[in-house]
Amino acid sequence: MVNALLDGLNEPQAEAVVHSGGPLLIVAGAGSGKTRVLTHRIAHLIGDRGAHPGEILAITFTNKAAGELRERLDELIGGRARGIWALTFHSACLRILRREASRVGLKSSFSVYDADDARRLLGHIVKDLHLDSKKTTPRWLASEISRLKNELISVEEAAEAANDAKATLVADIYREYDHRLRLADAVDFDDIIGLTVGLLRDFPAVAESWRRRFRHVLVDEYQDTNHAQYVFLRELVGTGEDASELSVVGDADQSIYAFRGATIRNILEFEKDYPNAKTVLLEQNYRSTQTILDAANAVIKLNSQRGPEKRLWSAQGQGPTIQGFNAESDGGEATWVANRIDDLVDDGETTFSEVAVFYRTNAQSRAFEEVFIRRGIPYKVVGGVRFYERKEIRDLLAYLKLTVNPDDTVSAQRVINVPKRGLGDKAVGAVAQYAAANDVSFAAAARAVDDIAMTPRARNGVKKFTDILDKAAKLAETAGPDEVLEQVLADTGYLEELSASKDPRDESRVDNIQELISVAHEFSTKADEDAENDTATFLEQIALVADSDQIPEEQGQVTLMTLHTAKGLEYDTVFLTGMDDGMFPHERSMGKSEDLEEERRLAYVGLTRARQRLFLTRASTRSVFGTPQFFAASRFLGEIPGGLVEWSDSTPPSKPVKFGRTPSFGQPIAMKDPGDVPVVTAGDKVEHAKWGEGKVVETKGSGPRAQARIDFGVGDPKWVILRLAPLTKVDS
DNA sequence: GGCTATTCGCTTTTT
DNA sequence: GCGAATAGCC
Repeated sequence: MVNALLDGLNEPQAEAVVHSGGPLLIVAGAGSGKTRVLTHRIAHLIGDRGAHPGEILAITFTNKAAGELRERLDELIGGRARGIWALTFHSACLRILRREASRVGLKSSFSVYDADDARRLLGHIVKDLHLDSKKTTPRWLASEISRLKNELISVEEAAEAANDAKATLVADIYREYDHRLRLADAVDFDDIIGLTVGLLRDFPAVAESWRRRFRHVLVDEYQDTNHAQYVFLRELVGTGEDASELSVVGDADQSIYAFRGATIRNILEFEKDYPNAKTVLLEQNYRSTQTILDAANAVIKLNSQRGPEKRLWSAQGQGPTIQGFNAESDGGEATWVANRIDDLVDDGETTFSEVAVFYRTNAQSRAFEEVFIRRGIPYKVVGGVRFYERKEIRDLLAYLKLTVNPDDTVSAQRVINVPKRGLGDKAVGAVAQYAAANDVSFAAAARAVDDIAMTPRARNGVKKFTDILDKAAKLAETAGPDEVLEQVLADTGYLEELSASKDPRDESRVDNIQELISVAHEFSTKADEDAENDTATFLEQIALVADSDQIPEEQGQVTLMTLHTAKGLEYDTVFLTGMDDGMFPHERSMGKSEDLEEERRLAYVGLTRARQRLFLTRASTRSVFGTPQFFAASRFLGEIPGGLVEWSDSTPPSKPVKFGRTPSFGQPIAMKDPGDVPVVTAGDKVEHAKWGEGKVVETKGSGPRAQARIDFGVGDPKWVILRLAPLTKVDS
């Protein structure tokens, strides 16, 4: 077949595009052109194999990736791209759920609770059950319940499996939490996937009809799928004769979301799950120089959990040597980075928008921001405190949510006294109690305030609140979210309260509200042919936005973000900062080898974002929670072959840095406490005076409290306190 | 019930 | 070194 779609594709890419029949696994190394393959494959399905656009479902993780896919499809095949569902897991499942809501006990107007709503609801439960909110924090409960839901473990199964006090408590709260979610006609993030799976499983006819509809399912970043998403795909695609064609693209080496339930297993075992699967390896990298790839390959090579062997290579030549810098402090690190950026831009080597600064945690952005502001370097921080997480925005969105779903209890409790209406714990408690006693939602109870004992003043306040809600709900039937917002602002006096406030932060809050209104206005007036511009759709769109959806495009600014947010992006010049043990790898991930491997994948992701120039920086001292702490060089630095990096140092003679040998790094213990304590890390060989030679399995604690679990080959591995045990490290 | 002053605990990463 | 939560006072 002579086909323009295959022009400029390399052999495996073309193979992936035209593969037909069984399931397809595309193992796509970093920068190997996987989006190209995905879009060309879809174009091929439509153009050459006669697939109807409506039969195609393409799934990504972020809205941004989905948008990019749509855009590139539009360039490739024009208007025909319209009918394709190119969506995130969450938005695709939400669409399905909305259509079939009644089958899973929801109204089609159900609300989506985000992480903050979920935590609030759990907070209410903890309070009502008189639990200690310091010991059983909503945050912890949320992550436990999320874990259960990601594993598709039902309330009943959780209760049955609970064999200790902790698990029983979690199961009890899980039950109550789900009960209250349903009472509020709400679902959380995990439910979006989980309930869809339940729907497909419990209603074979429904599953069948969706399966008939989507004859082709394509999944991006397959290595980041969790169990629920994996089952969703299985149920949707089916297995028998009438199974749809499933193609997944991914790279086990870029799996960095285990903490939210992603399991690398799904990609590693794809061929087991789908025995007739075809696997294609994309190994040619079109993004980076060979130097950068050599560094990345050397690091990731040390992981044991990996996919099929692949070796990334580039046709772009060696390129410049990687530059490293040892700073004395985090401020010094930021200053050096600022200097390099200034130099590069002054010399015309690059522009601000082609430069990115990556770090492990959001808190690290501060040092860079301070220096960049002083230097006048334009920058944009992606992530951190997000717009939609600001208090004033969430308050207003709560009102908006209540117009769509009056049973939304979390939102009602959030704003019943915002702005102040003379309602305190007592009045709110009385309403909540009435709601619980009568098994109705909070807002329904508030409407029955005449039946609830409270002071006339409080009763008035509650009535004022419900009046505002009723009026807003009425307006929402005919008007867009912008008008509803304006009316709520007028009726509540929210802005007046802010202007009267002495808190200087409240000034920017007014600006944020303006910003929200203009977002809503833009949404309302966007004369989309889809015409779905009601408040419910607006809220849904907002609920599913992520950090990565807000990356500036060509604005002449340096981009600052965490390594997680950086996945999928590329820049000419990349600064990988905070390369210190404890920062990166993060202290909490240095104990277990699986966690350390995930950190290493994160390093791999970071390194492979750079096209031309890569900088690695670290600081011996940095301020953590406001107090200075010492750090040793990141073990990952030692894993990069010495010849690839050229180091400079703010204090050259005192601290010579040698590379290429692991033992000089990998010190999970802060340098401030040297003593004679052996410094070990998972994987090290050690000699114990009594037990003989052993291998470190994991470590915990630091300084004098540092411990290591060591496998001596007999019995279970033993925990030893490093400060006390007669232990020496053996060079391997 | 609301305001203020202190304490605490926090930082992994997020759809 | 900050923001949220709490206690203690008006």
